[in-house]
Amino acid sequence: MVKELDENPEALPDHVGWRLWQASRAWQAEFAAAMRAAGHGWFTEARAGLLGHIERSGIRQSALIERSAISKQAIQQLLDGLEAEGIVERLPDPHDGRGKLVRYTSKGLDALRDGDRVKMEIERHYVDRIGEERFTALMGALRALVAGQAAAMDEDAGVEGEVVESK
Amino acid sequence: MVKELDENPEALPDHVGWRLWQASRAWQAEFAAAMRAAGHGWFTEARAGLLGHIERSGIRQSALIERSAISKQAIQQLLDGLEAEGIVERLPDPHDGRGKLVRYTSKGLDALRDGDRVKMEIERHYVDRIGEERFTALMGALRALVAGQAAAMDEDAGVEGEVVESK
DNA sequence: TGAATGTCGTCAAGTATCTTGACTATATGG
DNA sequence: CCATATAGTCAAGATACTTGACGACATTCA
Repeated sequence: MVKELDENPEALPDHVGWRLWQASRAWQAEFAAAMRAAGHGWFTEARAGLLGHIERSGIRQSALIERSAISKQAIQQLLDGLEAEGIVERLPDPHDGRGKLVRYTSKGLDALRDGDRVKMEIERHYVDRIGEERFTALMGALRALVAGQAAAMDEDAGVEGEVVESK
Repeated sequence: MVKELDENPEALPDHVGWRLWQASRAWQAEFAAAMRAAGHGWFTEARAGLLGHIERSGIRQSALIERSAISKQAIQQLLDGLEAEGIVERLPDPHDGRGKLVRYTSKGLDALRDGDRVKMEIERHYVDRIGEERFTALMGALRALVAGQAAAMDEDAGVEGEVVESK
């Protein structure tokens, strides 16, 4: 579909960022399509991004805010939606009258299980496509990259300033 | 590779999709921040995604539509914005009274040059972080993956149906 | 103790990025 | 010339964000 990019001498992008973007978009489209096909019509990319930060045991909303890269108001709106869909519920934090705990409902946990299944299926397809060795190398490189980025961000904190999105 | 989920139900996700998403988001954030820091305040992620499909020699708007994964109306709106910012201009296609050619302005070409510079800087940081060998492996795996996906999509076309976003 | 200050979550309003549907103008192939 | 397809636009609405303002509770410290 984007194969013209390689044939074309006009120098369309071929660099890490572009490739990562393409691969990520493709994964998300495949995953979301499979989830919706599995009956989870509420599933969207933005919600998936948030759910990825919510442990099965639940989490405090404020912790979720620290962990995610988006504003607390955006998180709240996403949670409102997920709550309305019956995927999560919010309970008062017994240890802090201000706080709230975000927890999966049984419907939410069902969706997570389906998500795990779909993930493994997609991963298997990926291994089939590019081979086990290459897949392992890909995962290793991605892990190292993300870890390195986190470290670089910690170093930069307060040094460079606003280059990194700060909460 | 999704093993933690099975071993430890508490674990947060660690699978290809998640890693690709994280890496892609990080790249985009870094790139956009650098571009804005370089004086290109109009630069956004969505616009970047579109510019990535526009050759330096220009392109017909209809070709851009085929190439991108979003609706023609969305493309038009993005082009409206880019045109208002003075990054691209739209000229009538001399060979087709209906068509329009999208071309970079000199301001747009300047931005592309800055973009190339930023891209190379980021790439250099990546190589520093994870090593040349791993970086090469990463690029190879990503290329193979995207190529494989395009092939799989071509095969599926008309068979599976709506799993892949069509136009 | 109680007053200043900070944290947690919410409400409100606005923006960017997409969608679908309806339409006009031009091209093309009998 | 007419039927139909293609290129682009206009309009309206949904989603996913943003910033700003605010109330409720917690913590600190004089």
